Formats: sequence, structure tokens, C-alpha cells
Amino acid sequence: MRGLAAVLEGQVIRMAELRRPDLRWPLPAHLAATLAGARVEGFRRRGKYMLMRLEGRESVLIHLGMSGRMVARHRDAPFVPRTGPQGAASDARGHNAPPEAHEHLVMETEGGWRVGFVDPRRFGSLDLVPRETEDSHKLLAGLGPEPLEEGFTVAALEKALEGRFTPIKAALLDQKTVAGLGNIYVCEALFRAGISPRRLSATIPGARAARLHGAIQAVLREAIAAGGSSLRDYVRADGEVGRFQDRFDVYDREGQPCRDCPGAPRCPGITRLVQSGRSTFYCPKHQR
DNA sequence: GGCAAGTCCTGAAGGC
DNA sequence: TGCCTTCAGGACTTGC
Repeated sequence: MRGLAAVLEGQVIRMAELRRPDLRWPLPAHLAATLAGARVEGFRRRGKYMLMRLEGRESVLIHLGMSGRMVARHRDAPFVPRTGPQGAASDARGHNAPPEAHEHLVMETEGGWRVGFVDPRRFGSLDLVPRETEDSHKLLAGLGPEPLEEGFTVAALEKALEGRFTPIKAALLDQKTVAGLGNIYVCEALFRAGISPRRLSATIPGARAARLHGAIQAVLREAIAAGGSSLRDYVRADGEVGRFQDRFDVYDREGQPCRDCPGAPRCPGITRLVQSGRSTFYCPKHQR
């Protein structure tokens, strides 16, 4: 969102083109018409959703799903191909760059920026929502507290987990508990807190909840500072890759030594298990 | 063929 | 028996 804001804030969208009628859900028929001619007033974020506010018009609600990204290029920028993580082409800047595959929405601004919404798996979504009812949109209404804002306290976390007999891993992935945590950051936060992903949520309150609260905030702050995590697809709006994946303690490190107890007796190293159909990475010795 | 960064929907299970 | 809540798993799609 910060990358997009740097490019689009204050810009007037000269034209918008929608290249398919649906992503995860059908797209609003008047989306392109609403964007065309609008001035971008600013951005806000709620959980994993971005809201692009248009002056005097509806806001655009954006979710990137699993594989989505926004790609911004300026017409004066030269074409500079880069190689991203695992060999993926991370970006090509400039209007003369080769067209992106799976670019479902394209916007061009009067200031020369071209911004595309690219999403191969189409798990992302776009919608229009009136400014005054943004937070009551059906996708935002049930979200839990923002993990880096005042409302997210140890007490709030304890209350959200109270009486829940589901593994803490699943509870944290539930956006009603805390908004904005995904699989990577839940795995990393549980490792830092020394809490097993299998532990039932109802057994977390007390010192464990305090450790978990601190770990969630620390992981998110570090990840944001590092520009996010780039595995296969993801790049920032400016085409750069995030760097937080270089600091993973557990995610995608199955079979590697635990950084907290390297070489310790009975430590099997980072272990992968499947919970609710999602991969979980953890250290069975360090996380209890 | 299996797996992947997300989340809605459905059905099962259990409590009241 | 019926309603409600909670939870797990399936489904969606494309690329590696």
C-alpha cells in the first residue's frame, strides 16, 4: 500500500481498463468508469485489504489474495528486467516493457504512471464501497483489531482466544481474531513466542498471551521494514522484492536446524505439519 | 501430482 | 427435535 500511495496519491486516473468480468467474485460493472477521471485522494488499509480513496467517489477495495500484486511503471522509466526470488522475473519497468500476464486491471494517470493489478490465481478481489460505509462492507465488518494499533492489547488477545478449543495456529489465521496475519507471520510469531501451533487457544492466556502479543507485533514490524516477504510471485509496487524471507526462523525451513536450540538433544529441527489444510512450520522442542 | 502467501461456504459435531 | 455456535475441510486457479 505504501508503494502504491507513493505513486498514485494526488494523481488523476486518465483511463482504466478492466480485462475480465471477475476475479474471486464478479467485479462491479462500473469499476472502470468510476476510476476514469477520478483523483486519488489517498489510501488506507484494514487487515489485508487496501482502500484506495477517490475524491468525491466510491473507494476501491483491493485484496491481493495469494498471488496478487500491484505493478507500477512510469512512462519515462527505462525497461530494466530484474530477477526475483527463485528465478521469477520480478518486474520490468517502463511503458515499453513486455506486457504482464494476468494483468486484470490497468490504470494510467495523467502524470504518466501505469498501474496494473496482476493476479495469476485470481484469488484476489476488487470492489467499490461508499466512503461513509467502508467499515461496514461485508468483507471488513467482521475483522478483528489491527495488530499494530491501540485496540490490540494482551487483554484483547486473551479475550479473543477465551474458550476456543481450536489450535492457536488456526485461531490466529482467523481474521476475526486479529486482522492481517497470514500463514507466514503466524508461523514466525508462534516460534518467537515459543508456543506450539497445536496448543489449544483456550490455554494461551497469561504469560503465553503476553509473549504471543509481543511476537506478533515484532514480526509484523520487522516484515514491514523489510518490504514484506517475496517467495515465488510477490513483488512490491516498484518491482523490488521484499527481504523478510531471508530472516524466517521456521517458515519453509523444514528439516533445517532450529535457531533457538541448534544441536540440542531431542531437537528434531524445523518440522512441517498440516493444520486445517495449511502447512505449519515449527520446532517441537522449542515450541510448547 | 502435489503444493502454494487467502477466505468463503458447507456440513458435521456438540451444547443448550 | 431444533436452533445456534464452532470447527475442519473443500473449493476456487495457475504456476512451479
